[in-house]
Amino acid sequence: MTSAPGPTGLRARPDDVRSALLQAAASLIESGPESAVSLRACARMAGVSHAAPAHYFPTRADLIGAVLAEGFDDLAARMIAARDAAPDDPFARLKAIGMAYIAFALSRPATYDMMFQRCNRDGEQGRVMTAADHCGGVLWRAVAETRRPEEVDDRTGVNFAWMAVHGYVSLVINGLIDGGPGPDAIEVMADRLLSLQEPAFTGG
Amino acid sequence: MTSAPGPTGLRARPDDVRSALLQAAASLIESGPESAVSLRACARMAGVSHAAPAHYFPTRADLIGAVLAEGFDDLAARMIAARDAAPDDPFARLKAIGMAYIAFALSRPATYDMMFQRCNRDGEQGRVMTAADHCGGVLWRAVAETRRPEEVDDRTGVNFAWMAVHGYVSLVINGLIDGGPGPDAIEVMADRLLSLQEPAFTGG
DNA sequence: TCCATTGCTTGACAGTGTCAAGCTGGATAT
DNA sequence: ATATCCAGCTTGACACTGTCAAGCAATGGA
Repeated sequence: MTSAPGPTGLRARPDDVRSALLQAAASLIESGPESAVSLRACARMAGVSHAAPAHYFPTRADLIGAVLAEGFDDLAARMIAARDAAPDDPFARLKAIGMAYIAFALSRPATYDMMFQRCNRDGEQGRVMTAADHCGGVLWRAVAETRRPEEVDDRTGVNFAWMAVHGYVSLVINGLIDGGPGPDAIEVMADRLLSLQEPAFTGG
Repeated sequence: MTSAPGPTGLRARPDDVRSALLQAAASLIESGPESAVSLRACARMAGVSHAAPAHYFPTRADLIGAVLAEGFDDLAARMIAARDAAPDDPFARLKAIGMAYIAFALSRPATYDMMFQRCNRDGEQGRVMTAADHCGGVLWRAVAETRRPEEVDDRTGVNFAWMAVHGYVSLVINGLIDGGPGPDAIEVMADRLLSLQEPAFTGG
């Protein structure tokens, strides 16, 4: 009778259309103004009718939210990979996470910008925030393992570290600051800025 | 004959409509999703027809750009006032500027968010970037007056200071981090985070 | 074989930015 | 004083958007 189709529902079959829509949205986000990321443009790019997206994403915010949630998942994966590849030193691991964070943001600047805006986090019933919290958790654990001055508790440490990487890439992406002359200036500057934070994450 | 009306043009007379549109846009930005900030909604709020805004702002980006440019002007004014009211110590002045910066962002969070997005900086033929550069200049001068460790040149110092205040308020505004429990937690945390930067802006 | 459901289509609606006209009243020129 | 002009606003239209409603088509189970 009712024989509920199960909560897995939409993801039961290959769902080429769904991933095509996600890919189209991700591509449009990086290749033009945000206003160009329309459900209809994604549908055209995926080769389906203008109302097809509604079967996978009830609203525009849901489609964009799905892309941003994947972005957070990707970001968390990169942070974890960098942490595990770093030397076995608390601050070295924290810094590696920060550099991976910055590299991700520079590789997908428009996506990164949208990920960190509350207005883009309505859709997907909280999945975006869950993925974002996962990133925060990776950072939190890395900070917790550092030896810090007494006045720097866990929360302060996390805020200090996160505001640095986010503030830097955000300002760079949006053209407010730069790393100076030279091809690798942005990365070199990032390395220097994170090193300046070292006193807050070491015993002395 | 030709008797050009002069480049002052639009601002010659009181121009109630123009300022009404600006006020409507500023209000809509803070009171709802960005998509609700439409030229037609501003026109309705200002009591004019849907095409009236075009006489003052050729495109939607120009109207929003005008609001954001005013935001940068306001921000610069607050930074300067805080600097001049601070004790006569280089780092104390820099920190006062930072706290004023954070207070501005928290007072107009949605406007602040839009100010720092490249996509909102197309209109007003560069006036937004000019106003933003003015803010950067205030910060730059304050940083230049500090005595720093040798490896912290002016650019690095500006980036270090700006990424902190921008990163912190941006993450707070968008709900990624918080200051902990308590009513003034956000300000208290801000004070603590800026204090952690002190070693980079003092001789030792 | 029949039926139900899933996946998609077509069609419609209100809302949007922007362009093209037309109207209007106050200043200017003669 | 009268004619003219034009800035400032209006109405109207167009293509585009998100979203809803209805309908078709094929795949699965009974």
